[in-house]
Amino acid sequence: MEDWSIGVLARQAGLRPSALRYYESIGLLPAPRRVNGRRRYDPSALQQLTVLQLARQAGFTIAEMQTLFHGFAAETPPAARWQALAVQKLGELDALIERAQHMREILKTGLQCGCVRLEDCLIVAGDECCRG
Amino acid sequence: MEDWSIGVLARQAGLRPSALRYYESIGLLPAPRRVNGRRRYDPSALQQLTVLQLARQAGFTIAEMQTLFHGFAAETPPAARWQALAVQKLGELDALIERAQHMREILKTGLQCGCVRLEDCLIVAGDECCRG
DNA sequence: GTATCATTTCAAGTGTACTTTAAGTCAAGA
DNA sequence: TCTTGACTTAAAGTACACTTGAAATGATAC
Repeated sequence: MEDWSIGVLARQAGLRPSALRYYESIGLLPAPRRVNGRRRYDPSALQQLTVLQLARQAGFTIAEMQTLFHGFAAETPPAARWQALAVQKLGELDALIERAQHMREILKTGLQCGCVRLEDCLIVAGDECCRG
Repeated sequence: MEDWSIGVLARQAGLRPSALRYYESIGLLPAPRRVNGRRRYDPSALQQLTVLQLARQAGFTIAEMQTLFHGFAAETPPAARWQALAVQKLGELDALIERAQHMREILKTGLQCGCVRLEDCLIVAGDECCRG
């Protein structure tokens, strides 16, 4: 037997077993085979979970992941539906990356400044730091 | 009078008035002056709100924004506390940007492939697309 | 003056994404 | 055999970040 229990798979993926059961209950993760009622996962399930994690951590909702990865949403739309969402999400990812980079600059500037409060740096609107 | 009502400021910031009241109630946004009981905001408040929005959309929690922008958390830590959090968040932002870029590549690849389901592209683990 | 709309407070409600609890089953080790 | 620990289901609970509702007040338009 080369397959994993829910506990082992969850640990590999950095999730709790309850999260896997939840994903399965909503159809985001396929139901694995059972042995004596217990779930037994093929190690390839880790792949799927990893992508789900990646999407989730990039701000995708579960509904979006359903559409993207399984090609259907609440109302079983056309097969090309996920592609429209993908295009939309590409734009959102670009915006997210830009905002994250902007925020990164703000934090870096604040750290270099050494303000008592980061707020003090922000008051001057980014032109110069609070210590000039 | 060059200042704004809560409705005007909220619209400028792309938020609902209720969000501004909520931020104020938890101390994330300073209480503005009142005229006949109504909040009157200095236009500079838009600056603060914009930064809050940026942080929020980059995945910061309200508690983190409290610490970063006002220099205190639940248990009034030392003044340098926000800097430790800033360093941590810099790392998280880098991770977020990487994940977002990775996810962007996955979506791009899937769109170029033209799979019926994005899942089909992912099954081959990224080496090549489902149409070879 | 009156109708309408924005605002006020406070409490309760909402949506997302899980986690926890309860009560029970199963397999392995001492 | 007994105990321990991981697993099962279903339902209820949780955390975050607001939103909504109710009842009242203020300001504006006609």
